[in-house]
Amino acid sequence: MYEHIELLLQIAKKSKLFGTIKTSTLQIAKQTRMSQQTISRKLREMEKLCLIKRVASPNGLTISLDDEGRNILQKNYQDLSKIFGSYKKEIEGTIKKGIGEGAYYVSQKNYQEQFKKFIGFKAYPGTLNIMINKEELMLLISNSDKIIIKSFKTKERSFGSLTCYKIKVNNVDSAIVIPERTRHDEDMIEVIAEVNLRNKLSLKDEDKVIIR
Amino acid sequence: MYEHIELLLQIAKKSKLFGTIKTSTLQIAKQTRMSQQTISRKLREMEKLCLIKRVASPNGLTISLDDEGRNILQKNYQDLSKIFGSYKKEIEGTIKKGIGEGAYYVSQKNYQEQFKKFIGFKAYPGTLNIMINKEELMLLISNSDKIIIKSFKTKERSFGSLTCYKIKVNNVDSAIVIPERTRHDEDMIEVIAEVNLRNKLSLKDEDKVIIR
DNA sequence: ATTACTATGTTGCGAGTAT
DNA sequence: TATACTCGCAACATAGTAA
Repeated sequence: MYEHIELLLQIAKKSKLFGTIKTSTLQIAKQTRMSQQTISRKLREMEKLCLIKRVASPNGLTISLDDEGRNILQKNYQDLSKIFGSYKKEIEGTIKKGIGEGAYYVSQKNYQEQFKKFIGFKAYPGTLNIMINKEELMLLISNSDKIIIKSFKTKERSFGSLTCYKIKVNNVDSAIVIPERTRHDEDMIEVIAEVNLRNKLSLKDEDKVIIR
Repeated sequence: MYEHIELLLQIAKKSKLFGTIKTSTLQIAKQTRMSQQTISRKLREMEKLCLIKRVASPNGLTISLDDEGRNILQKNYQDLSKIFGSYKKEIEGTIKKGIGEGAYYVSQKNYQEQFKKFIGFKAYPGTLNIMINKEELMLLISNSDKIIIKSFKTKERSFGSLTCYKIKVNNVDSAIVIPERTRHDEDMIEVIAEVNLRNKLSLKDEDKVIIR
């Protein structure tokens, strides 16, 4: 049942569950890094299992999801919803003293341009360190889009990629910034915003904030 | 990446994402219909890929999800959320004349007991036929639990299984009833409720109702 | 251009068994 | 009881081609 999920997801995305797609086995093969032959065989298998409807001709394929395919995706979605769906809408965090190093990284021009493009603002040159419960945070951001800020090099040194999530800290638009090689077991996050969050929100160390 | 989703989901369910489970390869094998050897091998592969953390000993296994495993599940959840998440909160339907046959089936004692147990009410002996857009309905119920009413036999004949979904028709608790062998391409649903919906809601044929 | 068959190479599965 | 190794067999993936 699970061996067809990858293709099924791809078809579901493109067909928006009920539409039909005009494509070819070669085209799908390129996107999935499987061979044209494999895609051909798999699609025929999936047709036999009523996962998809399929019309093949010498000049292309027309495919759409069939009932059973939709059922499997739905089942999968419900399973995952039960696992992730109990997330909280907001969590509490505690302001901690930072080591001040974040400002140097954040103010890099390349990072700043990517922040503007992908997050929506250029960041005040400095990060706010907030201690949170890692599990709570994980559930909170499980519904959010992961934003990848790409690595780059300057003449002096190289800067790693960052993973970001848009959040709100006491209702101010901000973003969590997770450097590439971070200590994963730590309950601390670094947060950037367009403004100086400490000043704007009048925060002192050990103050509590609401995230989301 | 997708070849480990099945086991990953199972572990995620039991560990609630962050807990640890005390189990054994044989126990998992029984639940998944794979062999003990296969489970052992797969879990070791998954450990190597940082999907799970694993401690094996002569008297059992202790496993929990690792970061990469949670990432994969989260990614999968987000993909499916994008597909199913745009569902509407309510859809419109049109009352249609029924052929009156539903009453006979619905009033079967065995069905009624299962309705009471799994849906929460005994059904008024009759069904309300509502014409809907099948695609809209599909998206609407994609978040709802599927309720299976089991088949049974009487001295006279056998009655097939039913698939039900709890809904609200103009805010009255009801349930969609889909017989086992139904014409899947039809845009008509049969709805049961504790009360006579036609009377309670003063409905005539071609009236519009709001579902959910 | 396509789809999809055939042949061949590779990976995966699980019964038996060791620890 | 456990976990996990070996190894024969089956299932899967793909290159080459036919249609």
